[in-house]
Amino acid sequence: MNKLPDRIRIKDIARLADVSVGTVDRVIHGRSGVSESSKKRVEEILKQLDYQPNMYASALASNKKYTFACLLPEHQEGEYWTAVETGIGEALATYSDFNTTVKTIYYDPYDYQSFATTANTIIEQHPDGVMVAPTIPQYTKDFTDQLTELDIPFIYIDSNIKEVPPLAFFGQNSRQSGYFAARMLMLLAGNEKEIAIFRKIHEGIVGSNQQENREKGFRQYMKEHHPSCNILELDLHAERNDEDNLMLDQFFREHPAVNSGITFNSKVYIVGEYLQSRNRKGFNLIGYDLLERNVACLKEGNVSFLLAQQPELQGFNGIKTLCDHLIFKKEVTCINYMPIDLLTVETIDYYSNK
Amino acid sequence: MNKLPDRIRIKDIARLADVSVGTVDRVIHGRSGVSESSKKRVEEILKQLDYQPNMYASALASNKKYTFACLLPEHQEGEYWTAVETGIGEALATYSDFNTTVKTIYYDPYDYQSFATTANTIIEQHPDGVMVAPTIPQYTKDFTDQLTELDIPFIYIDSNIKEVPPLAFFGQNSRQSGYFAARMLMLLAGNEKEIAIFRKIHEGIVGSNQQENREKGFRQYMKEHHPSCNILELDLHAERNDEDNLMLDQFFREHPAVNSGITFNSKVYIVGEYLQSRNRKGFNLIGYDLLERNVACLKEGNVSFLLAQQPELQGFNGIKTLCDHLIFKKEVTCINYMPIDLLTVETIDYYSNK
DNA sequence: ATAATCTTCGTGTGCGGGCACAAAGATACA
DNA sequence: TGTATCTTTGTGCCCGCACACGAAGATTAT
Repeated sequence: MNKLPDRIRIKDIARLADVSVGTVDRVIHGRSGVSESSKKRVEEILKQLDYQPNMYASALASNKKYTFACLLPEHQEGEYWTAVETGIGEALATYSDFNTTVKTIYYDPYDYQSFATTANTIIEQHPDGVMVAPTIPQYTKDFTDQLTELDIPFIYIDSNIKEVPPLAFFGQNSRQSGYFAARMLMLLAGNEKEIAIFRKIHEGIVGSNQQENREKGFRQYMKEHHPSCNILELDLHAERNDEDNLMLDQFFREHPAVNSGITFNSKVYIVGEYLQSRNRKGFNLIGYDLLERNVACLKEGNVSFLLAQQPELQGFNGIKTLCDHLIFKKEVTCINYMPIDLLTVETIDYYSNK
Repeated sequence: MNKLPDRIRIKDIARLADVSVGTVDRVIHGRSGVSESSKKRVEEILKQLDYQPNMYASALASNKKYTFACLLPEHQEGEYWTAVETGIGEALATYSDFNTTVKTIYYDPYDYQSFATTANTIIEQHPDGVMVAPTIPQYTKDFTDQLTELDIPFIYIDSNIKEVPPLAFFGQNSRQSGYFAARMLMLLAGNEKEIAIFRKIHEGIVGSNQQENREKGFRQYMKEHHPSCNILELDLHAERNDEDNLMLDQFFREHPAVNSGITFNSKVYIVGEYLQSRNRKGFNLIGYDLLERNVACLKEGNVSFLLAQQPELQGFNGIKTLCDHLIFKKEVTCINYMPIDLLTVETIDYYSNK
């Protein structure tokens, strides 16, 4: 009796089924040209021994190339999307031995034409998989319909879209995250009767349904738990610093009692740096995402909490999921909510995580 | 002119350096038998093209086997360490194509002899790498000294030990996590003048320096920010339910004003379930780790916050680091603090993360 | 000059699996 | 009965790399 090795190989299956490795290979890949009897015998042994192919050997032998396309909003260095790109880069490094390449293209999040044009560029390239950040849901359907037509799997990150189901989605439950943000803000605010919402507006467009959903969740919590609390609003531009600061000056002049506020985007540093510049201490401020400037505000004490959503992991997992699906033929889960992480000055230094 | 492929192979290097693949191989692995001139030429091209070997092909060809040993405290199903084991299992699945196997052995965390005996078993097996949870630092030095002697790399998870530096450490900064816990508890407690610490004691031994360090950090925060707040203590047994409940009854009879409390271990469900059974609402309770019973308490509202430390990731990364070091010859970072995660009833459902 | 030894280098084989091709057996048709 | 066609199966090469073996050249000893 000769024992089986730790790891079952095709060769072992072949020997046990009394066929050649070629036949086992055909059964595994569901190719034709195998008699019913052989097929049955091989399948039985495969199942019985729970054969798991060596993915690395498999990728090596097949020698296929995979190209993925990413469609992200244009952005400056250091903004939120940079973190997503970091994750994409890590995935690229992790999976480059499998002959994968990633091309990232950018669209103007405030311009429909731009989205359509870049989406078309991707379609023309016929990638094997696509990852897209559909910040404006209405824009996306045309694109994903075409991808479905062409049988190209696609991933959503950041925002999910109900109509066209993707291979997978990675992002936060924005509504719930806003709901949670409200609880945490009110924990700081106690029984203050006025709080502020700072928005970011670009040419009259909000530019992201994330923001809108977070605000919805926030307002729901307030309605349920603090119905008498007055919610003030201020729309900032996030472009010229001095302009925003003047608006903030005016806002605080008009509302001297307000002592707590929140932004539903990653621009909380605008308010945080304003507070710093006006030397106003003790304001309870919450915002999203770990931009360097936000983190600086957190450490200076001008921001109380930052909510994070692991953008690096979103980017990484998006590419990973395409690999799992296309290369490793694994089952993938469709809806993947990212954790809603709360960071404070006490915990921020330990959150270089991955 | 023939172009280079996307991914540089040994063959490409050989062609450019006008030598055979054997020579390139010798240079890469630092083996002898290469003339100075050839070596120099090859090294130059390697550096210039930033050659990265295909790790999968490499592992496939070398055909080495690796065995890792894990030393964990004995525990019941569903306790904290089960999550670490889950992570180890995931790592095992991820790296099994590299001919890796993991053996886990358990010691009694309250018995020195048990630790020494199981540690010896591991030494005798001569594993290629070791991962150990040194819950009682004093016990560990002998073991790690031997490992160092035998040139076997080892990982600490959960607790770090200063004296014998490991290949890597994965765990939380316990002190800081206690410090943070104090801030969050006092955010809930407002200006209450009494709070409670619930400890777990087994035969007079605390059994984990994690707990002690968390308490130190907690007390530091209290000293700095709430010096007048009275900190009460109660030692529970975590063995017979009724006994603990009676002690809690007595405690709350003696201290009717106390309305906030914390445990520095994963047994917060003892207090949470007690509160539930006595139908006492509104008590501010904080604890550690996402045991099922703890999560149930969080959802019922008997626990306000749970602090988490991603035990699955600790287990996973421990094994991953051994692979990175031994198989992939990558540089690894020694100190890896896990994030200090705060979970509430609003966020717990989105924290099935990884 | 020839043999012995050492240095330096190229080639071949195998790791596990994918895939092309050819061989062998089975069936149909002339 | 021989030949063409189809079905079923086995073999061999390749992927990128590690490593053993042996060949060729250089050096030393006799």
